[in-house]
Amino acid sequence: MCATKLRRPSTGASRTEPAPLSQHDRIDRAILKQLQQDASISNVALAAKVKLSAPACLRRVERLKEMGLIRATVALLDPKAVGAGMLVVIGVVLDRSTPETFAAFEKAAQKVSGCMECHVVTGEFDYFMLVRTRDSESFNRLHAEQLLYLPGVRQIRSFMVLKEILSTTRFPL
Amino acid sequence: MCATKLRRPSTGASRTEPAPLSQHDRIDRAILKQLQQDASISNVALAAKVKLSAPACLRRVERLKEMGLIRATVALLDPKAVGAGMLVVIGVVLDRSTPETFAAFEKAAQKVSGCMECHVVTGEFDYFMLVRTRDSESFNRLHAEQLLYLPGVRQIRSFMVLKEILSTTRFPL
DNA sequence: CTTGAAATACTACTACG
DNA sequence: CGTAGTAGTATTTCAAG
Repeated sequence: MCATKLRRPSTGASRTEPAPLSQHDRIDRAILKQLQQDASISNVALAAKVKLSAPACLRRVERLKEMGLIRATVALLDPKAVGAGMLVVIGVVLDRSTPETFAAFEKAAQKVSGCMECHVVTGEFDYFMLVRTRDSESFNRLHAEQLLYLPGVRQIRSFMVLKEILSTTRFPL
Repeated sequence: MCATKLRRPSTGASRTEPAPLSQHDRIDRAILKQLQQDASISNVALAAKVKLSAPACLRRVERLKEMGLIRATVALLDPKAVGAGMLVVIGVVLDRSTPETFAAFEKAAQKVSGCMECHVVTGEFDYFMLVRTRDSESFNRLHAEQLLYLPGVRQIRSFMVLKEILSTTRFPL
């Protein structure tokens, strides 16, 4: 249960960073590729896919977790089914660009219900947020009750998503 | 292995849609909440958490999958560790607003390497894309080699993400 | 340092009450 | 929905490359 083994990287690894990436074998990449697509697969089936024995495969998966390469394995739900069928992209401009202003906004933004993403960006906006709500009515409520009360906001522009063309959690490997 | 049971909804369900949502019990919500956070939990542990016997819990989970409420369970990887540490929000304006123009763009956009999200939006942009790359250099390459060749594009504005404040796959339940 | 084979412990899954 | 039983899996131990 302890994490006292971390020999693998072979290339010297930084301390706090998850992993320098470097050259993961073809097998590790195959494992990640599979788990990114479907992590409900049993270990024996995964082992067969990557042509490895079950214990060896399990060890690699656990090492990938310890190394922080696999952050979590989660269930992805259907947005409509859980009352979050509407997606809105929100561009935010702050009043002033001081550390306090940014900190206050970020703290508050994380509490906005349905906020999936929030990022500091370059360009004409200070932040982009992605927020999920049930429908336009509930977004209006969110807009009036929460977004307009975010601290230090000069302008907030909402881009309602009409159609989701692509939405994935899989990185190219 | 067959999906011939779907009595639960009690409210008449539509055919093609995943689920009308309706009133899922406190237990189903607890299950979803947990699996959204960590789906690597064993069924017995999950059953204990929601105060149910293991078989009953498993039946619920499988029903939630059959109903399409749980779309998939996947591993979330560390972006930096897999060479996708940079995130860029991209606003796209098309030349003309014809069905063919939109279709061509959408088809091409899905093939952009590292494209995580692509959505049709209202407002001054036609699309918002979220693209992941290794660093600013590789983004420049992507920009020159792929983005500028997307069909029917009048303007494309890139907002580089300086800091990711929040990024989650969990919907509020 | 990693792998594979065998043994154990635990879990998923089925049938039934 | 719960209990009990079976089948299969995860996980450890250990020997070998």
